[in-house]
Amino acid sequence: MFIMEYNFSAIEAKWQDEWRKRRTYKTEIDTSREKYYVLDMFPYPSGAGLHVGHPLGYIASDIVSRYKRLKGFNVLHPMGYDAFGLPAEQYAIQTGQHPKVTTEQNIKRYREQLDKIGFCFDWSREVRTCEPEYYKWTQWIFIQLFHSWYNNVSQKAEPISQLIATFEKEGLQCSLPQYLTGDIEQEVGSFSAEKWNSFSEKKKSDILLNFRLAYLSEAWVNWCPALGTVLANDEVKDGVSERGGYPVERKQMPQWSLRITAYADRLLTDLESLDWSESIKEAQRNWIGKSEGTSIIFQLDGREETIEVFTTRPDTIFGVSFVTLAPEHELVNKVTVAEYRNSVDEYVTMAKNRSERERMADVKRISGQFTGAYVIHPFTGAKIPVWIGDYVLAGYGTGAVMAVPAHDSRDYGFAKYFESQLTEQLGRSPFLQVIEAPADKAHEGYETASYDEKYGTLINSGFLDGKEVKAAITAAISEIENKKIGQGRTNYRLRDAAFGRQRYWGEPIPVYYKDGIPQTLDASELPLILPEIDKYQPTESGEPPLARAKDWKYKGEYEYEATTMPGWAGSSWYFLRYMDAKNDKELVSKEAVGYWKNVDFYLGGSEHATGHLLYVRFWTKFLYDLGIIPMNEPAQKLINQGMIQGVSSFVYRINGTNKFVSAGLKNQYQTTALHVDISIAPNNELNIEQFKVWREDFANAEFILEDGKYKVGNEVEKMSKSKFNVVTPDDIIEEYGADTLRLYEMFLGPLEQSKPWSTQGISGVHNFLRRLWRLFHDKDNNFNVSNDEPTKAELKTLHKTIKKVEEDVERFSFNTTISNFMICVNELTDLKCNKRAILEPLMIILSPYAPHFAEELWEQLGNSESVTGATFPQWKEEFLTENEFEYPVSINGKVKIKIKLSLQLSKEEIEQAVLTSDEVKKFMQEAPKKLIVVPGRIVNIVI
RNA sequence: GCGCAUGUGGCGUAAUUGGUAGCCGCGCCAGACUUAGGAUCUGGUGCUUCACGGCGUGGGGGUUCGAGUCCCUCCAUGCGCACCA
Repeated sequence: MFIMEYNFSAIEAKWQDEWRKRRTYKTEIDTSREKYYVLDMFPYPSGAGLHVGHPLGYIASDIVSRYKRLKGFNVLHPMGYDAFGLPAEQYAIQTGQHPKVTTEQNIKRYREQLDKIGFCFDWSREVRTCEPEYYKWTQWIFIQLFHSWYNNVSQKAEPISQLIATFEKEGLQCSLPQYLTGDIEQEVGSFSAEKWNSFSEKKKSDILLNFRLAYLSEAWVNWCPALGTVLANDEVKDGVSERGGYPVERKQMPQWSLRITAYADRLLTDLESLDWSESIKEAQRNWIGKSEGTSIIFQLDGREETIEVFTTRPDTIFGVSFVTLAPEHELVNKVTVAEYRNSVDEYVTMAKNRSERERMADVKRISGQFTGAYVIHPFTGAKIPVWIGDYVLAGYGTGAVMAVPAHDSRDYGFAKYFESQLTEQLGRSPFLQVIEAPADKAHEGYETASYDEKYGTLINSGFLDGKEVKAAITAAISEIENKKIGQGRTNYRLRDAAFGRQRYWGEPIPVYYKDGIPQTLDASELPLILPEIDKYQPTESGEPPLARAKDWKYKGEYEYEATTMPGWAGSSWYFLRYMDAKNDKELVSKEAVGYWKNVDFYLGGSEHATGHLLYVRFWTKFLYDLGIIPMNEPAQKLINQGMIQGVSSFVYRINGTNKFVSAGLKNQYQTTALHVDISIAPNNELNIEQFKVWREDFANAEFILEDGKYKVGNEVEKMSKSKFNVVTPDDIIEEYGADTLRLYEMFLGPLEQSKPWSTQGISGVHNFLRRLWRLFHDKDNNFNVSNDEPTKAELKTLHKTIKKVEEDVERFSFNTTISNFMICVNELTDLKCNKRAILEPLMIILSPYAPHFAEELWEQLGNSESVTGATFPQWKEEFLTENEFEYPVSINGKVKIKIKLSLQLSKEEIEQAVLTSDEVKKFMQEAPKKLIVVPGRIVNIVI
């Protein structure tokens, strides 16, 4: 009769229940122990639930948490939900169901799935961003941002009241560096203290918005009149809305933003100290995009106005052949001469209506328009034409460039396209060479390409002639500064983050308007509750959904801000809230944050490299500046787990028919590949009966088979419902149990590597647990563990395993840990070991990986307290030391012979023993040229 | 185009500091027990050769007594960014 030896479903249900009852994973501050904070990236509870890819990271972090606990650390390992967001709202628009309801359902499903895997989360600290108790503090942070500005001298955020006090006493002098916050002061302009004091409240507010870290300004957006809403760049395709195909135009409208650019330099330099993967750091560096250069002012010929450009190559100033303005540049209108007015207007309209995305997708198409205006070259006095081109970005630098076609490939392309016009305007070729390339960097010539490299000697360049590029850059900047026609400066690619969304399902921005001036709520008035509305869509007049809220006014009088915060608001500080999740006085108490500090081990997907991970660093630094928290980075150690992809199955329909051809024969027909649910194609063989009932239109399908079977095709893709390739953890747990799932996901390979899901091999892992179970039990599954003294061999196996497992988990190499456990069990099985002295410590070190399994056997061993409270055993050198070693002896690097020798022998003794060995003598006619001996490793004879 | 990462058996992978390439698992082959089972156990399994041997870590080159590991170069795949002046 079949005996259920290892009954995983009973064991797992039992222990999940026990852990809940005993509150095994509840965590409190304990200053007598060192803390360790393990955090998973905030999950968004989607309607699709968890698939096998999601738990990969959670399992790894759970192992680390449990391991650190056994090592005596006080471990914080919380979980919660990033619960505001678009999918729930889209669903609400379609069904009219409140997003809160669907969100709650999704969370419930997530929680059930998570619980089944046996994680050690402290659920008493759960947070949900959509709950007022949580978003109260998100709003509170926004208010702090609003009332702060970034002081570039102290390099930190400071209360705006200090800036106001300074304005009242001294006004604003643009040249004074203490007011420099990016380029803000340039736009604001200088004013005296008297002037400031005479300004209207509105004017003062407008000026201060230029300094606040949360501010309202006019920003360029994709506006879709037909849908009455702003669209994100990824919602626009080919200049029309993705949904509905309505035209989209670029429009300037008021928009809340966060001044993350103020922190650009700190976000960049502080990356150095973080233990994050190089690729994530590099992605952040690129995203921040620091570039050092200089501004140069060009005087318009015969006009008052000047054009300021930004360049990183002031050394090429003598090669300037034209100046290009972005179509949105504010000077376009002013500089255009009457003759060109129509063409310029036409061009600007065309360029503005192209979305950013369209522009990016279409970089090869060159377009531009001459304005009719000229500027004077600051050094040669030559007349240089002014053009408009959409290859120049309005939002970067000054929105204007000095074009050097010979040494910049973008300018080159533009000049090549407009070569004849430019030649006429300049009275010379636009490709004026000013750098001579060194011999090893030789350049094919200006017929085909520009020479962009920063190496070579300056020519045709007046005072720069003969200088090397690097020296020329320095010399050019100082001369430009001398002549007061520009200034060295640093630019960042990073833009301020748009913070307002024309959406319902997000945190209300705690702002109301009084006489057109934005005011924040008082902290005591928080939270500003998200009001109920009748429809989750914009109003007829195009206002955001919140404008539908009835009687929703501050003090019944003033309009609230109608946009809500973006998805990333709540996730930018959640790691702090877990430390003190129920605190209704502060976002986190000083005591809690002082103890838990920042995350020691942060795990999540690399898709958050430049979004979440930049914002959470930004908010952390801001809260640090305010003295609210004692650390200025959120997470010291970050690991990005790889993605688990799905393996999709395809059937091939012959075009124009309802006939399907097996994968091996599909090339003989014109076919269309269709996804088919992987559950009805086990082992790549289609179950035709199930297929016919799967979808109505397949009911009468016909099939062309190969070898009597219908074979489906495969492709590795993202795991997703729409691709019918989803495998859920529930399926695996049902068949093998959670402990097998945990071990298997870790066994698949290095955590950081992406891999397609395959259950090939899961039986090996499951079998390992069963073999281990059998060490504890006799043939009839009766518990049978002896108290005999362990042998040397048994102790060696145990201690070797403890050592390896500890080393591997410390470097987050979980796959090798599992194979070490397997080796251990193989050896103990060979030794027929059923001794407590071996098996008991083994359960402790296994418990992070297979917690239910270890807990059950731990109990059977007679322990009444949970294994989670045990102490990780210390391996002892004495059990590991070997007396002998079988030396591989190589002749000229190839291993030929093996000689067993004592490890006590000295180098000379080994040498002697090898040379006198008969086996070695067989290979040698004469004395060796050289003999290399590495004690305990290898012997190499060179003949 | 730029940046980052990765290339090892039929497959997933392993190899602290340069020191026996292929641990562990899957799959496959053979056998045992049994009497149909997708169970368990034992042995084998990089390629090639009857064998001795030879060849093998994406390709080519180099450093070294010795290279999967270090250096140069090329190729492939994946991811990210992309007119950022």
